[in-house]
Amino acid sequence: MSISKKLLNNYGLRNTAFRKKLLQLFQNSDSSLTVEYIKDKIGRNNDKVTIYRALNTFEKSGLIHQVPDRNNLSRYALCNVECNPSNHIHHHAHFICDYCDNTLCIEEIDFPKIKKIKGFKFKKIELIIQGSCPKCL
Amino acid sequence: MSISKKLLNNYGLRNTAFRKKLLQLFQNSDSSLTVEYIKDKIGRNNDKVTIYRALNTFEKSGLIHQVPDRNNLSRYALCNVECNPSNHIHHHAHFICDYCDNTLCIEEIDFPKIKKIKGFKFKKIELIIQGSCPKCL
DNA sequence: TAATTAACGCAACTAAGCTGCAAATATAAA
DNA sequence: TTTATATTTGCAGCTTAGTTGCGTTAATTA
Repeated sequence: MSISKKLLNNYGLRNTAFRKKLLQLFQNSDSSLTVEYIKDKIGRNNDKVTIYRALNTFEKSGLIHQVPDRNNLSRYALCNVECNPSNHIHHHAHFICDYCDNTLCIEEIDFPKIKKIKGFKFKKIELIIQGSCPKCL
Repeated sequence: MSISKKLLNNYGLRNTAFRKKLLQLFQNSDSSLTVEYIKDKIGRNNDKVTIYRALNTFEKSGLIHQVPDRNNLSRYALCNVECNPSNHIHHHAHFICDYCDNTLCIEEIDFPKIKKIKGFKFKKIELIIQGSCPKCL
């Protein structure tokens, strides 16, 4: 059984050809993916609706997470193994390159401890850093 | 001379009726504004293009800054007084309420000190917190 | 293998935000 | 104060990300 099939099974997702291809795209990449990139790689004969629906399903089940890019478009990246539908929390920073627009998860940064504020309840904390990446420096 | 006119002058912006109205909207609000809200308040007879252009101009000059909301739409909020076109940096967290979608700047949080990472250059750091606000708790 | 349930693919739609251009308005110069 | 210049505004129409509905196809369950 392939890794991607096992993963899909673990997350209670049906093992379709399309989803396997999509998941492998993520596994073969070290940065987050745009829908444009996915369209290109997966073949233009696949419908964009299918892509959007698969991404949403993956996200809900905790397989991937969404990252905003510089222009507020969506990018997606694989989650750490610990995520699932009810606990879908990322304590890493996201870095967006101003030049190549590449977006990646940075695990090296100590995620800040945020003190509580009276009257608020914090559920999700995102740290987004913009600048230039090693390739564009 | 009104405060808003003075502000526009300070930022080298022409003092039009529309911009004064828009700026006052920001000054009379303690949270960030959506384009929808602005459309409503400013009167439907004002064109959306004018709104978008004014917001972009304000942002470039350092009067306001853009905050992403939960659905990756744009919201805008007044900057601290220190911002200008060449130095447009916000070291405060943005809070987004999951229930009422309201988005506000939280100055109370100590902005995390991010250590440098070799090969990267950091220019802008955003801290976005989601959860529930005092009204919705 | 048949029945059930979920995913796919297509077409058409929605909504945010942008572009080009002509008319109106604000500022600078005379 | 009037005129000339530069900027903004408003309109129409466009682009593009993302969604909805629905009939068909494929994956799982019995």
